[in-house]
Amino acid sequence: MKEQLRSLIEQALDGLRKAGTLPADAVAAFVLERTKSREHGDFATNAAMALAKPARSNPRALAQALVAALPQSTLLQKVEIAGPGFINFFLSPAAYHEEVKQVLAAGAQYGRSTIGGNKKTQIEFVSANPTGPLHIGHGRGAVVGDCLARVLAATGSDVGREFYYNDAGAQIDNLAKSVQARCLGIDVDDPRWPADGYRGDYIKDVARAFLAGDVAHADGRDVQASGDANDLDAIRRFAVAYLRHEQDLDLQAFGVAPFDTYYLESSLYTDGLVEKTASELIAHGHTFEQDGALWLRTTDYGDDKDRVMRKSDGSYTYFLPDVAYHVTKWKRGYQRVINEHGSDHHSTLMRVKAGLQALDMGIPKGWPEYVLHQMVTVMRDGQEVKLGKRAGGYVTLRDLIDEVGRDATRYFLIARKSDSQMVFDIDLARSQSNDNPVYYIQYAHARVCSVLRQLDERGIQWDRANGLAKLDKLGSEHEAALMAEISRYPEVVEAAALNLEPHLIASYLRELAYALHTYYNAHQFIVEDVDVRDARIALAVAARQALANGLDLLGVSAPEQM
RNA sequence: GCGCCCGUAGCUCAGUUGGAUAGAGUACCAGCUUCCGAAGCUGGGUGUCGGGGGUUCGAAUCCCUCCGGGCGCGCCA
Repeated sequence: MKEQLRSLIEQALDGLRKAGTLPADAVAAFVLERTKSREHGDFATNAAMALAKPARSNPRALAQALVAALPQSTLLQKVEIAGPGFINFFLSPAAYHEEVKQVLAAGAQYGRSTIGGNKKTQIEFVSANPTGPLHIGHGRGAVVGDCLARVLAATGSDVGREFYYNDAGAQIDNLAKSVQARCLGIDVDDPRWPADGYRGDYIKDVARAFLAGDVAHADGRDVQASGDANDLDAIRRFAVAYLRHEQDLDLQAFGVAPFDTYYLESSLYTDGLVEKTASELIAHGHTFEQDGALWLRTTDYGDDKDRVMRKSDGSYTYFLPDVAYHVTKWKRGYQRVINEHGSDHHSTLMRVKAGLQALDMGIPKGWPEYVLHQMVTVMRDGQEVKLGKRAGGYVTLRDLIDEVGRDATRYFLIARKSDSQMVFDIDLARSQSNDNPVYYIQYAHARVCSVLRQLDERGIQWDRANGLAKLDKLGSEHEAALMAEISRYPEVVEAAALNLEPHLIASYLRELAYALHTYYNAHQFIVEDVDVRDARIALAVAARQALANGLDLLGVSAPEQM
């Protein structure tokens, strides 16, 4: 709908250029947007204001010329010039009727597009190290990444979802030692307890399973526990697989797993990619030695100080494998990479990018892209629930899903812009009342389903074709508002994709649900007049379709009854 | 101290990349069901857009500065 209108404006501008009203080289980016109030029509553009300067004309005069040059179209009912030179477009009812027809024709495809150009895109997210259960912060990252993947796929990108984890470093050593200590019956307050050990109770579960000789399954591999508490290496392998499996169970319960690929940091070493990356950085002359360590001159790329890449003991700092890892992404052919991380990792962004630039491989400066999410504060009974991963005893993602449900957890975590801190109110999320937006939206969907069930019970047939042919019977404000709301859906999906902001869909759905509830309350759908009845149901079903498609992009269910 | 993010109604948050009179939800008050599900609907008021400068036809949005909050600042990951 918006695209058709934009095309009309472009045609008018072409006409003005040919007529000499506009210089041939006058190309200004203009905005075509939904209006805030109905008085200003459905859409408005600032084209005349944006082009006034190059045209050496005043905005209102140019607006008049532009309006006069608009091609005839059944889309438009009225065009007005307002304020300093806005052009307001009032769409015809027929334009909205056409949109409703398209919704029903497209079904689950409605709102999908090809603007992504089939670009090979990777989204890396969650990427939690297997040292414990996932917490709510991982949950936020999981939904944001998952919804981004869904939205980008729906807008024509070729999306791969990847989970990267460290299965070999110092943290994993601590994990293995912690499990070993538990195997030996050492408690956290025992002086023999490892210094940076993981104190959470889940470590006991791992130890118990290891001693029992269980098999842990993760990422396509089975790891058999030897049961030998003295074999730290065996404990390490088992603990990693065990905790990865636990995370997978959590992610499955959250509707996020499985990922397309799981990438292990250890493979970067065994495949020699870390060494190779180091030697190439040296060969390109961006390194220097000092104090027995090898440094990368990241200050050449905007960092505030240079960074050690190989420590004086010969081992590498974490960021070198990170660079090597991103080289694999580049070599795997991803034209676009989006990394979703917690904002506490933002300091790594510049280092990784500096490392990639220093390799002189022709990687664009803006590659990879990052989406960061801020902290989540959890509230229960008006009090903050403190998180603390290393101490154990924190609110896990699993606890949250078990308590408030998958749908509400996902919706709450995706409804806010990811770069602002948010408060997760457990009491609100689990309340089954009109306070809770996720129920409000799902109820709108269920209500339409309920109407269709009611038709069935009364033995009434809905003639879809007749309904679509009789949409002009729907002239009320409620109906116009609902049609307008439905027609925004493709624009919202596109904006979410372009800005990497899936929360836009969450707010949109609430507004769409509002339009439907309002309509439902003001009008009876199942009426005697067959034409009106068929048309109203066609509109309701179109609304249901937009609700269902939007909920699907959020990974939230669209129930037929509550 | 330096870097990144944030500051919008009592509270939780939007604000379509610089547009028109800054919006929702919630809370509070008053109403609405012989009718397809009341998990709903209809009214009622709320702002120094943290403060101050600047850029321009026009700023919550961009720049500078100050205040306040979060995160990061290791030869940890």
